[in-house]
Amino acid sequence: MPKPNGVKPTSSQSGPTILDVARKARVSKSLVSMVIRGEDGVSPKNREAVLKAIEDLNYRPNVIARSLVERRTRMLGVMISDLRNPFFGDVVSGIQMRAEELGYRVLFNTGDCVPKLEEAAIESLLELRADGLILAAPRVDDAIIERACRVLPVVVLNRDTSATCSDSVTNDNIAGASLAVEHLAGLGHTRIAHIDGGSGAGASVRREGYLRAMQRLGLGHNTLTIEGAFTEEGGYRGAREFLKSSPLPTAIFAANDISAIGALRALEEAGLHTPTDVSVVGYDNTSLAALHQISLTSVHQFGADNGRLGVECLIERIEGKRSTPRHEVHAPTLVVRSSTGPPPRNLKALA
Amino acid sequence: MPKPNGVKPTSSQSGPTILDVARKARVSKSLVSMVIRGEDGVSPKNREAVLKAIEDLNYRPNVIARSLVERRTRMLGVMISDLRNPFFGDVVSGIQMRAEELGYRVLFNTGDCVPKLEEAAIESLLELRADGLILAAPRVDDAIIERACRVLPVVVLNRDTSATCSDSVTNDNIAGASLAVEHLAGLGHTRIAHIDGGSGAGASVRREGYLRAMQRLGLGHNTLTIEGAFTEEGGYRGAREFLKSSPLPTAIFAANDISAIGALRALEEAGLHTPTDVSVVGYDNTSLAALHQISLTSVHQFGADNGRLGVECLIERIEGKRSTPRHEVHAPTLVVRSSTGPPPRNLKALA
DNA sequence: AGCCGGAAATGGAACGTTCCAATACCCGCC
DNA sequence: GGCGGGTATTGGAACGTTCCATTTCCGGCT
Repeated sequence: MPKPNGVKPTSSQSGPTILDVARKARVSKSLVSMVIRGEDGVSPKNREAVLKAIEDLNYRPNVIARSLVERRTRMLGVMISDLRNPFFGDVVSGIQMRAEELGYRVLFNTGDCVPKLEEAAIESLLELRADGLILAAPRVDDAIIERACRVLPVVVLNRDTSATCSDSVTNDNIAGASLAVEHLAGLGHTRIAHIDGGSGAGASVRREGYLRAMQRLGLGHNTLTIEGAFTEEGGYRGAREFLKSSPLPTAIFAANDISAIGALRALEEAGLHTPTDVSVVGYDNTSLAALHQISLTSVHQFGADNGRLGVECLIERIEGKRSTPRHEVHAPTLVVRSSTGPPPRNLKALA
Repeated sequence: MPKPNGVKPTSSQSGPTILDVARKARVSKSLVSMVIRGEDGVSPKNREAVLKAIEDLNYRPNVIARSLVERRTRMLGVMISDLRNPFFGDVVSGIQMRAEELGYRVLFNTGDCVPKLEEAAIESLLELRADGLILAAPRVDDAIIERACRVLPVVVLNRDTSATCSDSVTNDNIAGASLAVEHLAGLGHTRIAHIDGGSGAGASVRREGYLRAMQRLGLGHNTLTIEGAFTEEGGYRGAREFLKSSPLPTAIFAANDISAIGALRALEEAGLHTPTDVSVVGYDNTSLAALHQISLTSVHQFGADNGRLGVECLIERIEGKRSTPRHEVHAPTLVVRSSTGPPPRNLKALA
């Protein structure tokens, strides 16, 4: 097969390029580029012709090539630790909306809560040359975050990190834990246990908040912290552990909603009723907590707002409007539902 | 400021390049490229040197540049219609794992269930030049899917589409609906209503399956279809509507788990008990259905498996191993829990 | 008619890779 | 000691854009 003489084989495989458009519209590639980017200084006649050619050829700009020369991608990389937790649905929603408004595209990723996989997910986003990184409750080591910071702007959501290089948006976990404990204490509970989030993001701060609140309320001698996880299973196991203690605390503050639900299951299996026998408080106020059948009292944090704010922080950095870290802390609120009530009388007497 | 004479300013802004590595290791860029891609035919000495240089410089290959020349990205674009529905958590999980195994990276996107936004999300993935596209229960028009097919391989998950150009992986919604109806009929129900998924993906087929099963069981005269949606709210509104009918059907087959939960809420508000007064069946068998407090009988479809299979289909196409469409249909199963039971006696007598 | 200035249009270099054809190197053998 | 043949290495072109410096165009003014 003799090769065509000199004529560029007008890219057959992957769509038409800017050159095909230029040829068709009988102008230079530069002019096509100007039209695409909406620059002015193009004569109406030519603009028209280019637009028509683009339409006719079904041309789609190649962002890959564009990114290469612009040395930016206009992409925000987002690593979500847990896609099964509906809380992150809110967060993602907020991120997406705000990014869209500000002219960036968003790409998600997950490591399914496994630190090694999360690390790989982050690495993947770095290789793609995202302009900035949002980490939603990452399980990875601070060192990984620091390393990423050296390459691009990073915002950490919903996790307290000692990494000083990144921005962060969190809710005030100390205050949130206080809300939970104070609510329970206000109902008359004195023995309040905490099933924590194990090594999950934010777990240690909520634990700390719990301990401090108990102390402050003069219940320091009654603290009981049980290891759990931010999963249904974690809450279930934690509650099973809880059931072994004696005298049995009359209330549980769980690390988050999902684990609270796990705890509820364990309690029910043991024949205990909520809130008559044991009160339970969750955290996140996800759609799950609101479900009528569950109706879980929960600490509300503003997922979508966190997402939006995270995007704003990131873009400030990307566009060089700021270079010092920004740490936003939002105040959570308490939503009371029917999983909490006064402690049982007999047990109270027993105490 | 006089510009340095001829010496390349060793890229200061965005990280080191392959050239920096080559310079440092005192070899050619081609050789560095070979090492990076793990080709053999490189002397141990040089491989060593290159590896060290990469390490020292903290070099990270630029996939943007690589993609440009390779004319492929090794990326699968995934558009998820609803990140709040835990069912898709499973799907994503399956996609991610299989893609990883096969050497592709995965990028997610969502349009938050809004057709226009989903369209934009898909467009975004196309512009990024993903090698293939997975659409999970997309809400967009078939025409959009057809258009995408002309550019790259597409797999549609969990939605019946008339687009013939794409592959698809679905569960057999007809069979699933049958399972639900037969289960209820087997318990003695004769008046079984269906709260459907409105215009959502797969809704019409499940409706069809419901109607056919009712017919087949000789209950054709008792069908009642109510418009709903694949959301908690949709199920709630549907059930409110349902409550107006008389005589009241004794069972509801809801379009999916979330809407079933909404329906449960409406029923409970109306003072009806499940399953004593009304039995309810959901679809998807999400983690929600399994929650002890909800314990919803549900049609199980294999989300993670669907995801995995979708990836396989896609990659077959990408790698040119197949060019005819493949349509996989999985048989769903029924998971019986405590939201279903025999119909109430008195109502039965009334019928 | 020639000149000038601004607007419009253009060609070439660059972005950081991969790929390929061409070259350099090395070793043993006649 | 030159030659053959394989292995190792290399430079240049290409990928599809943007950006910039230059060139072309055109109308009005002297």
